[in-house]
Order: sequence, then C-alpha cells, then structure tokens
Amino acid sequence: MISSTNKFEQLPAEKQSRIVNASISEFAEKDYETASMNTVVNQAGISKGSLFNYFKTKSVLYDHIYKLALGEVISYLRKVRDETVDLPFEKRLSKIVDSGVQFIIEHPRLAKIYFRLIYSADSPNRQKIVLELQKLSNDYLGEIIQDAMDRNELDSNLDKRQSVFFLDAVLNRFLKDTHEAKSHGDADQFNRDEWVKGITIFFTKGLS
Amino acid sequence: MISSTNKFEQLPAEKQSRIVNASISEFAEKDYETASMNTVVNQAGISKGSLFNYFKTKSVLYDHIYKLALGEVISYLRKVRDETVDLPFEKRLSKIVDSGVQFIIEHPRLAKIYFRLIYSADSPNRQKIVLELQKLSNDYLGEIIQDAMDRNELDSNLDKRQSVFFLDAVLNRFLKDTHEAKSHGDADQFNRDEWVKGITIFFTKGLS
DNA sequence: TATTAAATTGACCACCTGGTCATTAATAAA
DNA sequence: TTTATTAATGACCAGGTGGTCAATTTAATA
Repeated sequence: MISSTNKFEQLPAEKQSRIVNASISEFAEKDYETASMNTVVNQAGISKGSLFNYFKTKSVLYDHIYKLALGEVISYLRKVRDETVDLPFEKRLSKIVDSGVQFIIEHPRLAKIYFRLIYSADSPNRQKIVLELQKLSNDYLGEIIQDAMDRNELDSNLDKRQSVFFLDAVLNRFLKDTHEAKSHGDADQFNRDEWVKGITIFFTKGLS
Repeated sequence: MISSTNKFEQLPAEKQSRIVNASISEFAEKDYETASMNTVVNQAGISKGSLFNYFKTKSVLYDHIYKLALGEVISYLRKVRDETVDLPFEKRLSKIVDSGVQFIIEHPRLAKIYFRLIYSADSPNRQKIVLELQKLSNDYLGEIIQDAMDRNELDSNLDKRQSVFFLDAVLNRFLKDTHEAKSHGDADQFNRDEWVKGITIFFTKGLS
C-alpha cells in the first residue's frame, strides 16, 4: 500500500518546503473551509494540477499539515518534560509555561493552527483529533502530577482526572490568551514571572 | 438616524421568529464564513430579496443574532448572580455551574453560537466582541470574588485579576467540554455534583 | 372600485470554490 | 537522436456564494 503523500515526499526538498510553507500560512490564516487551494498554489508557485497530484484532496493536505504542527508541539512538550524530570512541581510548571510561550514566539503560525484545531469546530476528523489530543494531554500532565504526588508535593488523595483537567484548562487558556495578545500586537498583558508564580501558588494553595 | 434592523422589527412577530429561528440554526451549525444566506431564506420560507431588505448584509444579520445569543447568556448569568448574593462562595460557584449547564441544555443552539464566538476566529468584529466579553466576565466574576473576599471566604490579599482569570478559565472549559459532550451525544463524562465539589475544593484549597 | 404606495419575489450577476484532465514539457531509455 | 515515460500545467467544470433589482403581488388610500 502506497502512502498518499508518497509523490510529495519524493519531491526535491526545496519544492516541498515551498508547498508546506504556503499551506501553513493559509491554514494558519483561515479556517479549514475558508482556506483556499488556489491561494496555496499561487503562494507556492506551482500549478493547481500538481498540488492535487501530490495531495489528492484538500483534506489530505490539511491532514499532512496539522500532523506536522502537532508533531512540533509534541516534541516541544516531550523535551521540556524530559529536561525537568528532577525539578520540583513548581519549577516544572514554570518551565512548561515558559516553553509554551517560547513555542508561540518561535512558531506563531503552527501555534495558530494548533489553537484553531482545539478551539474551532470545522476541521475534518475534528472529533477524532480532539480525542487524541485529550489523551495526549492526559498522559502528559497526568505523568507530571503523578510525579509530584509521588514526591508528596501534591496531595496523594487527589482525583487525578480532575487535577489534570484543571491544569490543562488553565495552561491552555493562558497560552491561548498570550498567543492572541501577541498576534494582535497588544502590549504584553502578562508579566510572565508574575503569572507563573500566580499559577503555581494557585495550584498548590488555591485561593483561600 | 434609522436603525438598520428597523424594517425587520416592524415585521409581524411570527415572521420575525421564523427568520431568527432559521438564522440561529444556521449560525449554530456553521461558522460565519460558511453559513449560507440561501439556507436561511429557505428555512425561514421567505425570499432572498426580503432577507437582504431586512438585513442589509450577512454581517448585519450575524450581528443581530449574536447579540441576541449573548443577551440570553448575560441575563442568565445576572439571574443566578442576583439569586445567590447571600450564599457562601462555595454554594455560589456550584449554582453558577449548575445554571451554565442548564443553559446549555435549554438553549443548545445559542450555546453553540456563544462558544463559537469565544473560541473560533472568524466572526466579524471578533476582536471587539471578545474584549467586551472579557470585560463582562471580569466584572461578573470579579464581583463574586470580591464578595467572597469581603466575607473572608477567600484570601483578601489575592490578585483579583489572576483569580478571575483562573475562575474564568476553569468554568468556561468545563462548560465547553460539557457542551461538546452533549452535542456529540456522548455519555455524560461529568458527574456534575462530583465535579462541582471538585471545582470548589480546588479553588479554595488548591491541589496540595 | 381605481389608483397609488409599499412589500415581496426570484432570476440574475460576478466571483470564488475544490477538483479534473487533455495537452505540453521535461526526463529517461533505446 | 529518437522514442517512451513521467511530471507539470492551466483552461475548464459544476456548484456554491453574497448581493441586486426589475417585475409582481399585496395593502392602503381616494
């Protein structure tokens, strides 16, 4: 069985990157339905027929691009997780937020695709993807919370599912707002140190 | 100066509601760009010319509908806020979550429009609307947190801005997930009592 | 009832979409 | 160099879009 991106992968690297680049820009700027294959081919400097030869349909191209974006996000997360195994929960949280912000700065278009994917509604296979992402986040944050519980930094009687949910909700929202502020060119509404401190205190002590 | 919905408001109530109803359905099902005026006129049983006579453009119609949806959300929130002024923070939080879930059940299409508005990207004037919503949420949750601080239920040294942010993030995410689960017909992933309890404990005590 | 005014209609417009495929250009084999 | 194979092209297609407006129906006035 031959992969549908086979033809694409056999292309010269430079041409591949032109196409990927144009596609990322388009899917970052517009949501799936509104993104235009015409815009992609014009931006990439290839003919329409070629693009549809490399990727059978728009949905297949989107699949390629979002997997790429997601892969980058995941490897970023893995990296920071592994680099911080020995740190206490508080420091760890801080590093995770930091690296999230860093990712947004370094890969603004991929971040846009990522947030569009989780928060918007009309990408193909959206439900399946969101379930995958939930599992991923569950595993990732679950591990970090478990580590903290093992070290008695967090209450070992915690409902892990709920804890992961809270962590995920706050972190994602923080990063999303940061991302939107940055992409609107707003003055930085978040003093990062202050917020990271606030988040860790909130998670360990609550609001009382 | 004559309002652009003037003609619409002078229509017989029954016709108005047919149009509003069709529009709500369409804007709930598809995002702004993909929503079709043709679908609206067919569903409402009126001619295209008429619709464009009542609402000059698609964007003006959308404006009318989202304001309607938002108005319903706001009045719901106001109601529960005023009905719970005398309750302790914990009970209050619980009632707010309850009424949020109730709103989703009673007005699933309006909820869809609301969530699309905050989480999706391409509605007209999105940035302005989101800012308005942020202010609204800030005022609303800020008041509730302030009340709790005044009663010594929450630490009076809290950073209010951060506290509101955390509350907003968790509540919104909880309601969004609930809404999505319901609209996908999934088995209820949230035992509401259990979660409400978890949320209030989390907010008062943190995870330690 | 005849006449005027206002509301309603839907065919029509220019434009854009994802996708196709006969034709052309470039490359490899003979 | 000639032939066979593969890759690239863009005019073209059917179907959709938001929006318009001359023509028709309905309602109000005389």
